[in-house]
Amino acid sequence: MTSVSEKASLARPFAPALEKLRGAGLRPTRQRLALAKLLFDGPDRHVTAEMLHGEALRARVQVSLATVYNTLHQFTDVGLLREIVVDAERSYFDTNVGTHHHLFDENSRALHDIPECDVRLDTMPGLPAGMEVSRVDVIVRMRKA
Amino acid sequence: MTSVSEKASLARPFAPALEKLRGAGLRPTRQRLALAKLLFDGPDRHVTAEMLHGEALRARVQVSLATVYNTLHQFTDVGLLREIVVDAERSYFDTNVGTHHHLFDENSRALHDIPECDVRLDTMPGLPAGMEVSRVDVIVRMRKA
DNA sequence: GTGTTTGCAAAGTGTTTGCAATTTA
DNA sequence: TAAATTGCAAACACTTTGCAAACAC
Repeated sequence: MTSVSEKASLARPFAPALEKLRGAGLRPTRQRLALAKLLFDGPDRHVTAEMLHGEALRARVQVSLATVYNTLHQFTDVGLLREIVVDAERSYFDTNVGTHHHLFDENSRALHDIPECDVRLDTMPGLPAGMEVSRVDVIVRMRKA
Repeated sequence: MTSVSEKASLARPFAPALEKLRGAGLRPTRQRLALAKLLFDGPDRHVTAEMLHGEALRARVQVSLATVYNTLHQFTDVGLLREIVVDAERSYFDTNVGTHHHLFDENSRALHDIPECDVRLDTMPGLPAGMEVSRVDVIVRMRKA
């Protein structure tokens, strides 16, 4: 049994996460709330399923890796996350869903946003009829010199 | 036993492929020659291991899928191919190793070069010390409107 | 209560590897 | 003949799925 005040005090740190889930029409389960908190509290970030799972466990949140995968995809489907394909070995998810580009460290495999890189695509070549651009990804790859 | 004339007539269509392998310091084995011919005869192309393996079999060239994978990576290592990360599900290899960008069809999963798309990266943000840009990938993703 | 979500373990996918047999130089 | 290459099958890493139990509303 959970008292009203206990619930309120417990809920407060989860309020932003709760909003996000509510707004997206996803049931605020314990797991989803905890993952949303990890993802969206604080600055933008880039995670892999494995990373987020590890963080959750360290934060004493019981979640299975399968649920982390499912949750990341659900969040992506409702536009809370953006999936970035930079590395054939694993999938990255970005909490920044606005238009921006990426800087990938090939040594550490860390992914960063490029904040103010002006990319101009001149002469976008004619797409085949009935096709539209769904997105343009720019990935600057760096490594130890 | 193979006669000299038979060898010569057989070798002619493989001459460009042979050059490539020689130049790269790779032994021209039957498999590598056949794969090089499929890859480099004709216009630039984008292949996955599965695709190239299928083609080889259809052309009555006996190659195992493992060898196709190994060969694609060897070719990539010596600069004959470039690996493109566009799809989390599979790896693409591009015979065009010059600077250029890509157009990816999310429906058919076909990959194309963008021939003359001028991409200007202004204000390349300062890289961390000791790091250099190894490459910039630009991927325009399109899908059915 | 009813439909949704979870966790597990099993299955799946694309890819890599160990090693004996084969091929190249 | 010595060294490199191949093919197979097993191993791999990451990801998805089937289904019963747990949960949200």
